[in-house]
Amino acid sequence: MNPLDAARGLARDALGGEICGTCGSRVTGLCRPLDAATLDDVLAEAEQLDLPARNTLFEEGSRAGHVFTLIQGTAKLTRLLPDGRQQVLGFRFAGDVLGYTASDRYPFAAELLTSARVCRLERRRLDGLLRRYPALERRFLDLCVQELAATQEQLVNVGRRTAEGRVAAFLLSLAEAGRRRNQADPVLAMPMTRADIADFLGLTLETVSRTVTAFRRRGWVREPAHGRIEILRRDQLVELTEGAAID
Amino acid sequence: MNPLDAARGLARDALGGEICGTCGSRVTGLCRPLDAATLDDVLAEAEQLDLPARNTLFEEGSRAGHVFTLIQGTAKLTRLLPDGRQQVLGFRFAGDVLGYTASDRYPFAAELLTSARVCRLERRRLDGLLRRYPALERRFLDLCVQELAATQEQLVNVGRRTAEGRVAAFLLSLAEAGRRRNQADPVLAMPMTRADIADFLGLTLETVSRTVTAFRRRGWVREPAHGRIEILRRDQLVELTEGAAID
DNA sequence: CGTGTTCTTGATGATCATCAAAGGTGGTGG
DNA sequence: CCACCACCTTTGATGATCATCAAGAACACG
Repeated sequence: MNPLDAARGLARDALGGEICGTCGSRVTGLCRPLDAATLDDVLAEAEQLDLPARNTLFEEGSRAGHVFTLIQGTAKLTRLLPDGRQQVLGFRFAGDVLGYTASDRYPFAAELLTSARVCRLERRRLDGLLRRYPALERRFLDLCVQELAATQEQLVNVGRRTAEGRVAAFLLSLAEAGRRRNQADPVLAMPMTRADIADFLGLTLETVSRTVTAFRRRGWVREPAHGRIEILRRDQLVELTEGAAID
Repeated sequence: MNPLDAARGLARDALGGEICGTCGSRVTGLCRPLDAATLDDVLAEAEQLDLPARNTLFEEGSRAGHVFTLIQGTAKLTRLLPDGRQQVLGFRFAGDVLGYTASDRYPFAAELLTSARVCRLERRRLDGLLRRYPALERRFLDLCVQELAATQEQLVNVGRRTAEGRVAAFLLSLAEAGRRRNQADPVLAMPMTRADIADFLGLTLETVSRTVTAFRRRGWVREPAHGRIEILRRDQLVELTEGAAID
């Protein structure tokens, strides 16, 4: 393999997430449906960064100068409330795209929960690429529609379920996110704190703590280490999300 | 004015919402940023319908065959829950676009709350238009980003606010929606039932009823007729949305 | 005018927030 | 290597908020 191809391969991984080992197709990220020529063009404009945990990719309300793709690590998206607390809008994992906005300001902040590797693309350059490659715009539209669906799902979760139902749904979505990343390991990474989860689910951190403790006592989950959890009784969690509801 | 121009004018209103009387620019709808030639091409593909209240524009999970623009009237977007109840994802008003999806199925249902006039465009034809006019795709992306922001706002509302805060935020958003449609009238149309509002806010209809009654008793709102409401003390409602929070 | 739907109001209780304090964990620096 | 510190987590006690159950009132419609 010549050096240029090697560099391209690396850069492709950077922007587009990992390549599926068996099928060779891109499974996540920004450029999944692009052909190779377009891809190289896009990648030439991007840069790669390694960042420590708690670093913030962008602040709410700051100028939207970059679009990011998470290559490794986990991030949370948050909005500040007038009283200083925060609402967590969602969590993002390897392969997810962050920070694309129609407006020129980020409507929420993105903070890393773990150390991470990200691919960063200047918004100005992206706009040029969008003009040249309409398929890329279609890709953003798809991503946006997907995010919209996820947010609506979360609205149902927060609006209509009990505390146990919400936590159950959250754990199941963690597992689902792992599956999309081809994680075979049944024990999931859960780098977010109880407070993060609480701010995501519209609960207090005490209620979250009590709830996962209850799940553990019932033998539904297991926590082999800090920041790691394994679902043992998926059926029971699913039942909670289907049955237990407010009204 | 020749008949063709008259028809075009009507059709433009149909798909694009009303033209702003003073500035002449399109203020809502699908085609706001399109030039006239593109617009005529799009409109040639669309048709217009008058529908009674309680009619459903599309069902959750059915084939996504059409995209709609509301010309007159109000609709609610809903998702069914496993136990038969519903979550209202949002309300839509004149000028709003409904039913655009990346997938081939509608992820939620749209039901009219009032009799309405809608403009309907076949999805198949839309895809052709999208290929011919990339600007149109950009327009959908903007719409999607806007919807995403609104849904996130609602997530904050449902996740972090008390019952009074949620109802206050809802009333303020109603007023805001009216303002965007250039409604000068201070008394707002509120065609949704208490149950609809409750399903939107993650409350019960009794709590909604008690809350707006409380607002009325305090002189913060007025209900001159069924389905009509006027905000008298905007400041008080704003205060509720800023202050009163769970945690 | 009668009937079904929507709205209001009351009484009661469950869920979950709040306040409080103690036990863990990881990281840092002496 | 250990001690200390900051932060996270757990657990308990108490009470406020809001769901639930119930019944009557107002309204819309045919």
